[in-house]
Amino acid sequence: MPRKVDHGQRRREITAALARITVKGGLEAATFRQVAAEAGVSVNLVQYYFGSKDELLLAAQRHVAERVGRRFRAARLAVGEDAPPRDTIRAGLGVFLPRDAESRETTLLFVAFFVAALTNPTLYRPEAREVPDRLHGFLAEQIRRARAAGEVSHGVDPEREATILALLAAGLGQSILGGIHTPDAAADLVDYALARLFDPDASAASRHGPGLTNIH
Amino acid sequence: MPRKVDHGQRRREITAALARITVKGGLEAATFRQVAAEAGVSVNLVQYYFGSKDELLLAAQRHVAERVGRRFRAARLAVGEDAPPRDTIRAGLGVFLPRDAESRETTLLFVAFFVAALTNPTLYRPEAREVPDRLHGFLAEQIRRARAAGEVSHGVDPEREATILALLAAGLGQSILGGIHTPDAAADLVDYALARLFDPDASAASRHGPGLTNIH
DNA sequence: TCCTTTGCAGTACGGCCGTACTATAAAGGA
DNA sequence: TCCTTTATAGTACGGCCGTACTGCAAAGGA
Repeated sequence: MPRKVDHGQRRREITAALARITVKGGLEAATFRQVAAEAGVSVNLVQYYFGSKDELLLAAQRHVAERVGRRFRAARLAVGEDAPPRDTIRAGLGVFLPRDAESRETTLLFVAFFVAALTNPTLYRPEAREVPDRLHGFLAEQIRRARAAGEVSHGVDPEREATILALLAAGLGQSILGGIHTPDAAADLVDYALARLFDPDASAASRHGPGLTNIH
Repeated sequence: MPRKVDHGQRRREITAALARITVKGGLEAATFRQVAAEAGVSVNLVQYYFGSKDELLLAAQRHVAERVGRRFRAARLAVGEDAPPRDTIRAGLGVFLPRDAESRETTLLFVAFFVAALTNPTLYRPEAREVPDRLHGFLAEQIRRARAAGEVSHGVDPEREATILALLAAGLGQSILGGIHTPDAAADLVDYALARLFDPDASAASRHGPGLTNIH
């Protein structure tokens, strides 16, 4: 077996090129030719490593999910293994609020694939729901922990609160991309929502979290 | 001026055909040929009424915004001019939770255009933000009304609560399209969120709204 | 050393794309 | 009546698309 090349590495290079192309131009600009040019390889090489367009898109979809997962694990690690639920939730939600170019790229790809999956049966696969499911599960678990510790009222339903927070984070991510909210305004809203959840009887607007910018 | 035809009507027929094509196949399937075939006219006629692809897409974008606006006004009318804020909000949010084919189509087009606008400068226009802005303004106003009437705590911030509710509705709409939530589950979540807002000290899960299915 | 496999480039093909151009039937105005 | 304008179809063109096919340099195994 001569001239051994790390296939995983090559595939990652190509899906990364696809990501860059998609950021400027959308998924419909992610053609074999454009991606190959961006990656600095021939069109045939993309075909060689992915076979068909559908396979390329599926691989890119997985690539994005992995990137979100990695960012998520990094955020949990940064906040500490056994941080209080509120801080853990804050950190987890922050993953979906893009601040730098890399997270903007990840977020945009994520929503682009989500919307594409609505009309493209090839992209409509159970794995696509994995990220939202895991976020929801994570939030629900943290809220249950908080409730057990008496940090939130017994009236709150962890499942429903988790869904609301997950949709809030996803929506804020999209809003930031669309220029409707700044990352700071989005982080402020997350803090406000958490204040309403954890300090329901306080004047929610006046005291929320340690500050604006350390959600990242 | 012979053979007078209602241009507005023709344009509406064609943008409606574009909507149907987009539902099956996404915006990238909305080509002149496909749209013309769906509308039962020649390719040239589409060009005749819209000039270029960009103009066609812009017109379709406006068409969708108008449809959302019409649904919204109908919902407000259905609930009554001076209904209590909580019911008015419920009705307004229900506009974004698709139940039938027509509202699914509208919702899908709306998110498709939103995502497309993220990477297509032609579609990134101030009017695109009009629908979310109006929803936010509507919600903030209703919450202010409720606060003035003592129906919600003075601690709530109408602006931020409005943003959270708007993002919740938008996110739930997308979730329904993606098969993550059923319309009933989404309506239940809206009721839960409203219960938390209007009855913060009650056991929120156990009493929310008049029932599941009369958000539509 | 030589052969086989691997990694890659180049080219070609059929198809769809947006768009420009031409033709023409019909209908109101002169 | 005839002419001009309008609404429509048809066709043609250059370009990009995904994909299949051919060719070839290089490197490990025999």
